[in-house]
Amino acid sequence: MLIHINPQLETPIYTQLANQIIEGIATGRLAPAEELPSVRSLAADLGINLHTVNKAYNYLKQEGFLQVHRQKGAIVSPTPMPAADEFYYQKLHEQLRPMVAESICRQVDEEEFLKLCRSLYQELVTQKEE
Amino acid sequence: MLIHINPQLETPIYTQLANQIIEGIATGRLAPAEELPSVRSLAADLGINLHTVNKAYNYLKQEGFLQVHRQKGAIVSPTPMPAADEFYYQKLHEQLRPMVAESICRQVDEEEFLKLCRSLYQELVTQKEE
Amino acid sequence: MLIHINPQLETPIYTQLANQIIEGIATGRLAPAEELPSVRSLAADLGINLHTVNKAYNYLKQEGFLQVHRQKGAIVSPTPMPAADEFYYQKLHEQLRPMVAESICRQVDEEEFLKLCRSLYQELVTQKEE
Amino acid sequence: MLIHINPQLETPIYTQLANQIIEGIATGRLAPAEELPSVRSLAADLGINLHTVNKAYNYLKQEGFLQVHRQKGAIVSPTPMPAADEFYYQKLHEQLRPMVAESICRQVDEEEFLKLCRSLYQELVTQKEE
DNA sequence: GTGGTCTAGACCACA
DNA sequence: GTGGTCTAGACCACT
Repeated sequence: MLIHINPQLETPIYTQLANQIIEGIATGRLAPAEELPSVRSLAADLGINLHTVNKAYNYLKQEGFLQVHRQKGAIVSPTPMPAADEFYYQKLHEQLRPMVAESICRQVDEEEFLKLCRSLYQELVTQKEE
Repeated sequence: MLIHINPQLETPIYTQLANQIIEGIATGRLAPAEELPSVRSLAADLGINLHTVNKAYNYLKQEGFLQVHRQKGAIVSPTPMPAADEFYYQKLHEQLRPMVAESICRQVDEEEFLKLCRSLYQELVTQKEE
Repeated sequence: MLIHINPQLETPIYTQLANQIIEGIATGRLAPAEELPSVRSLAADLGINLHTVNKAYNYLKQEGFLQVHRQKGAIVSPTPMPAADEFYYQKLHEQLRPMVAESICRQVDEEEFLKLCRSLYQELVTQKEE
Repeated sequence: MLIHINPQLETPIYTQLANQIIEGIATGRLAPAEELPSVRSLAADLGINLHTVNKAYNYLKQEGFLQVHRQKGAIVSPTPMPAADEFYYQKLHEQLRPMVAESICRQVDEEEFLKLCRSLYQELVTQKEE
């Protein structure tokens, strides 16, 4: 699975990394219980700092995406994620809110916005089914 | 129009402020050409520093939501925002992508996700039509 | 002679006004010794503050474009402006410098830049000759 | 590359700084992808506040001259600036207009004015070719 | 009274 | 050590 880091982006590198791993899990390119590269080798591959990879792994562990074993390295959580709860929906809501607001100002109508979401679901889910 | 700032949140205060003003514009609670409070008075009302308000106003000016007249204060841009272009859609896409990915992991299906978006459009647009 | 003020511009209103009067003199639309509107009437016409017009007139007086008589109002200086001296050239140089620098960065070549200057001379001088 | 700030001047310090960096890029004294000093060190060198340097850097980032990497500091944009578009020419036109007008009043003829522009192009471009 | 600029000093996230 | 953010207090140009 290819990971691409763009250090110029506003989003922190560790977040970019975590997001791409999450996407890998979502699409199935990273299977449950699959081993992830070691912190050291991934850092070397991506040309970033050890601490940065570590931070991403720890974040993902805390969120339940990974299990991190001290010596064995990190694996994708073998059990599925806990399903979305009220808090997750609220977080999603708060994140979407300003995006929808700005979209309305820019005359993006509801259907257009939904089309964008659908296309993302398509893109990510169909990879999973292949 | 009521604005509420939560200094505890991770999102910078000036971003919270800017987002709420954008939402005000989206819903029509802030009409085109409407005058906004001066940086000083708004800062005092919100209990934050005037530079923070200033930063929010300048961001919104740069994005085209506001016009800042040197001595008259800020007004909502009397002309509608430039419609969404390719870049805006791309930005939206990049923002939505990790949200959709995580949602898939948490077993939020497409319909559920779209429902959330629709409810936000409802909430914001119906205010506008009242 | 028509004067148009744009309060949204970054340039102060009094500067906009002064510049347009200078342009009027350059093009001959304002003849030597011609009377200018009173501070009061011009301010009313343009919908701006008395002080602002006053400031513009005083600036132009100080620079030698106008003569301001206490009761008779302002007139265009009946004698031609003092010719450009070393200081004026230096000021011009300092103003042009960053414009040329940025133009180089944006791949505006010298000929293109000169063409722009020529077209401005054309525009302003030919009015004078009509 | 030497930078000199004059706090007495009417032009804001951050603008003076930004202009000199732009000139550095135009002349090639600042090469694409070259690293700039950190805001702190440059501020110390110039004897100004780090926020002032920050403002200059952010302005240049926004205009596309620099890239600011969160933890690595600022670099000159490795890709050339977007070429001048209609808006840039219009901005240039508006800036040149009052300069040409005043020059006409001061009996600076077209050739004299163009000579000044040419000399600036000479000065800046020939540095580049060395 | 308005925003623009500058200074100063502080804390934080990131690498 | 880097930039990002926030606060505080000051002066200035403009209206």
